[in-house]
Amino acid sequence: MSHTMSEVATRAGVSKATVSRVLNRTHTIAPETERRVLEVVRQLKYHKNVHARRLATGRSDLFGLVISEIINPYFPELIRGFQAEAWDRGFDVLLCNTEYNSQRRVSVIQKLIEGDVRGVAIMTASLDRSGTSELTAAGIGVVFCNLGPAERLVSNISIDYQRGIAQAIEHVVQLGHRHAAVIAGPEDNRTAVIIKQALVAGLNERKLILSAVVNSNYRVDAGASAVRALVAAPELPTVIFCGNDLIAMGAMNALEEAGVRIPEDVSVIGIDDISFAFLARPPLTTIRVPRERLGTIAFQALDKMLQLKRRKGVDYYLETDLVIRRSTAPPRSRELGSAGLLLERAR
Amino acid sequence: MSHTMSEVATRAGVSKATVSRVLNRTHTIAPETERRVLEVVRQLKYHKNVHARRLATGRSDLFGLVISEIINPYFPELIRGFQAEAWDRGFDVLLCNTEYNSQRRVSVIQKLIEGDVRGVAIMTASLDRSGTSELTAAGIGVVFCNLGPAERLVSNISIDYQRGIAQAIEHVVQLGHRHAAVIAGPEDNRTAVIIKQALVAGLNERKLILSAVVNSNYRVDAGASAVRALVAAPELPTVIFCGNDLIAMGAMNALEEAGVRIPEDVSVIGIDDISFAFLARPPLTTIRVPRERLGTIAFQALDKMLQLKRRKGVDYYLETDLVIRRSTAPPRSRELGSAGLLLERAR
DNA sequence: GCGGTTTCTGAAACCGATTACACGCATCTG
DNA sequence: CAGATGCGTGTAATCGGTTTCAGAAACCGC
Repeated sequence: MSHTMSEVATRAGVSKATVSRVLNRTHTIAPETERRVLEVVRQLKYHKNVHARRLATGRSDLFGLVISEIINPYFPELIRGFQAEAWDRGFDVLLCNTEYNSQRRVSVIQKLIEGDVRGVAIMTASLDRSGTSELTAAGIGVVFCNLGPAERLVSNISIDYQRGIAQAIEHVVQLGHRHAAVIAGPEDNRTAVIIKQALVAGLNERKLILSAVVNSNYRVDAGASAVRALVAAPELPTVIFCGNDLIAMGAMNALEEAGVRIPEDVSVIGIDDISFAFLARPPLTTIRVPRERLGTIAFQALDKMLQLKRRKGVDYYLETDLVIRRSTAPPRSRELGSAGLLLERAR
Repeated sequence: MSHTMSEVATRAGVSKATVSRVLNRTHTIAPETERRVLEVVRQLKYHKNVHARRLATGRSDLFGLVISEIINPYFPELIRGFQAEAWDRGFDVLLCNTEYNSQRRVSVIQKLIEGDVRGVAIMTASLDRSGTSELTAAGIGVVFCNLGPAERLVSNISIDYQRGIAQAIEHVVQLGHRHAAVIAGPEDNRTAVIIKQALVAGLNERKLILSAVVNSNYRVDAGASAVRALVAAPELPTVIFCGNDLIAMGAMNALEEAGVRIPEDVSVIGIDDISFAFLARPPLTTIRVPRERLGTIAFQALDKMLQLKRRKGVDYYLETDLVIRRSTAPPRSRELGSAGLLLERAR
């Protein structure tokens, strides 16, 4: 179907080598020759066979992006950032879902190695680092998100939740809240653990009463069931910090079901600022993490690392900020003087 | 870094050819030989170079999936379905965003041709069919969504919106609505056009008063601004049909801002049933389109078509169904006897 | 015990590019 | 003007597999 380089060569009356050189601008070429070759290329609609090229050069123009699950609204923007950056530089990306399954993760990484990718961004945030050594052993660069310091051939991007969390806590303190609860993410998730610690520490520092700290997973229904437990307890907090926006939305649903009003009775704060956070009713106050930027930085990290002679990993940092919307407000208890009263209302 | 087949061959005391045969199970092999080869393969952690393989066999194990924009919540599930299906059969997928940009679309398709993919699913729903002929000319299978009948090497998956729309209209008629409005998708989108026509026809048939039919684009803000125009008009419809869920959510926002209550004052119906539809306040009544299934069918269509001797495209059909949630209810006018009164309330 | 299969294996061509090396020719240089 | 330099190009090896073809060995039935 498609033509080969030799065809172009004979048609243009030159050798394969010359054609290759013209196409790759890898050597000086007589203008006239170049013109002739390009003319033939255009006529034949020739384009080179990437497989042959990859085989000959020994390197592919592929990068891998490993995520947990594309349906998780955390990822699309990240993917976008990564892909856009890769394409701009002429690279392709192989997107891989682990589906939260470590077995699958292993096979995905295996596949990427076989696919001879140049670098891999592992954005699952799971504590699992398996596969890393195989990757680096094969000379493939790796970049993680929130997973320990950089090493040889592995970079790390740390999302600094501290700032956003500090802002959020300041925000609720200003509003006058005294009773808080935390619904954190799963314990096998490094990011979730970091967030939980920061939240608890910050809340204690400001002397808020922490009526509950529960672990959940990053899904809507988990937020809902966590809240149902909270509502059943004698005293309801006036503000609930959620490990991500999905949990927050589940929490808001469950609160509404229980007849608790947001933000009048209880304020809710999420993390991530997924695209639907502002569409929630009420629009969700949340700590924004720059996900698209995370994607672009991840690619840049790989690209830069692989260009270095001494391929050393680098540490990157990303900041977070509070986005105030309408799911937070002064607690009712301030007006009515009692959390007990609030609870009554809520029933 | 990684070993070659010849290394394995010499280590196992056989020829390259034999190793290849063992690995591909492409020929009968003496059990003893096979054991020896596999042993060496395991020892060396050998895995074959895909580029060499692709070059030699002349075919890749890649498929392309072209979408508009990964951030659009319509797509993640579709991608998931497609990818899962591809992986199950040992294929990889190259995901490509066109970013709603026809120039970009062209270059993406060009890239896929160069990448030597076996087949491409173009799920952008744009009316644009450019690139198709280049694809089929290169022997690459194509599958579209809602874009005319199948041809040689191009299949088509039609989503039958009729059924879902009929159910939706029946639903609002049952509820007693008489005044409707339609906020449709963009006019250069085949699907949007089909939906609008079906909606208008169905509504007319049931003799509802169509106070407005506007074209919009598939974004939240578009839904909002369309509604603002509607609210400014003297008579507010009692039910608004939206071209997709994003529009619907934007519409609900704008309605709320205008002090119109949903569903008491106005009912809203979306299309797609994106994952956030049920998290909207109130949860959105919508016409579900089976997007994950669309993805799997798209892949199966390609796979099947490419296995055929006579590579003929096939037409597939997917049904839609109404999902009733809480954004629809009987119109207030039924109780109060007048749409005018309703409007007053809304101010 | 012999021709005819069948089973297993190896040698070598081939896929379509890249690239090291060599060579011819024009241009400098002293 | 001899020798050095540099430019433009072709030849051929190479990347790491797959596959055709053919040959050796084992097996078969009569």
